[in-house]
Amino acid sequence: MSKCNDGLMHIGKLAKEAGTTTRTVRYYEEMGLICPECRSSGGFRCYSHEQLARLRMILSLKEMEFDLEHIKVIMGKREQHKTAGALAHDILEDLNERLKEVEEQIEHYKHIRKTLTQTIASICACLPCDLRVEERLCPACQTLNQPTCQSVPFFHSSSTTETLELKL
Amino acid sequence: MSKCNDGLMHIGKLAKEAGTTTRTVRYYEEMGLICPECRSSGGFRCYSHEQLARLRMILSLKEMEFDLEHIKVIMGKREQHKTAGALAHDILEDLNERLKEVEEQIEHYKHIRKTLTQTIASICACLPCDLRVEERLCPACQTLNQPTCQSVPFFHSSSTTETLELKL
DNA sequence: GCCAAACCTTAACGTAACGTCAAAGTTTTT
DNA sequence: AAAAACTTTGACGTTACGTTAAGGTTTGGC
Repeated sequence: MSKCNDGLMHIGKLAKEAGTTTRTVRYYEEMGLICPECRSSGGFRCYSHEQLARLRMILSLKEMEFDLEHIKVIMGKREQHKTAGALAHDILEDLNERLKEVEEQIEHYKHIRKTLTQTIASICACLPCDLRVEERLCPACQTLNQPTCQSVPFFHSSSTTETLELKL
Repeated sequence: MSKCNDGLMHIGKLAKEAGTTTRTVRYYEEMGLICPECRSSGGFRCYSHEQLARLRMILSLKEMEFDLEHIKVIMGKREQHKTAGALAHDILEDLNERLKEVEEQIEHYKHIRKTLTQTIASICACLPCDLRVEERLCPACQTLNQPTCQSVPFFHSSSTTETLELKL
């Protein structure tokens, strides 16, 4: 009865099973990452369970934030090696490279966290300031041995090279 | 002699002083973040040192990865408060909110680092495998009590909900 | 077998923050 | 004055889809 038997499924089922959207699946097809086993007589895409597994692998790689071009390359590697060991070796390069990048991201965000924290601490000192925003000299800042709020960058870390040019 | 005296500068100088590009400055102008003091007779944008300070502040906020719409809002806050203290209070909200997001980013990348590391360890076990990539059963994997390389997801962390669907 | 609901198709515009030409006008230097 | 360096506006390209739009296809119920 059903036009989609044999364990084949249409794009909606495939997407739901993989935890993504139909738009994503179609986009991946456009990018050459995945393609349906066949089409129904009416033109619907039909996918097998193997396609589902492939889609899941693609999504796993995307969770690790590989870009689609890179994922395409990685997915192509299965056909380029004779043994599983050789394939593993090849893919490990990609994963290790990605690991490095992720660690750089962690350091990057730790760096901006530090800058943010310092800036917040610095600006907290201005909370009790009653001076008009337009005024040019802030005695409180001078007392605190900080740059004056109005005329120079609000926050200027002296210990490092970090500089946040916030003018209140 | 020069058409750009009075300490005014053209867009190239401004951009270089602020450590960015002319394209960026023009884009920020389009977005309503900054605008030149005046134009030369020939139509060149001319900027003052105050504009430079403003651009630097914008770029500082961008380093903290605020999006431009948010930066626009923040830059507009200077005119909305009477005292420096009130302004500081307002801006601190943005900074604290951003700090939270940054900390979430750090956690996010730590999470994918963990997943990546586990995946790498798992795949390393396949390095000595001489089976053809097309084969379906891998005795080595079974010995190691891991899912077989070919027929099921390569890596499947049992201790957490993390699952990487990598099929070699 | 028919109808409605649910699903699918392709096409195309929108997103964020610029990079990168292109073709032509302006300023500065020689 | 000519050449070098700079600037102008305009417009397309980027990434990974989300979101309509207008119209076919399947499916389930009766």
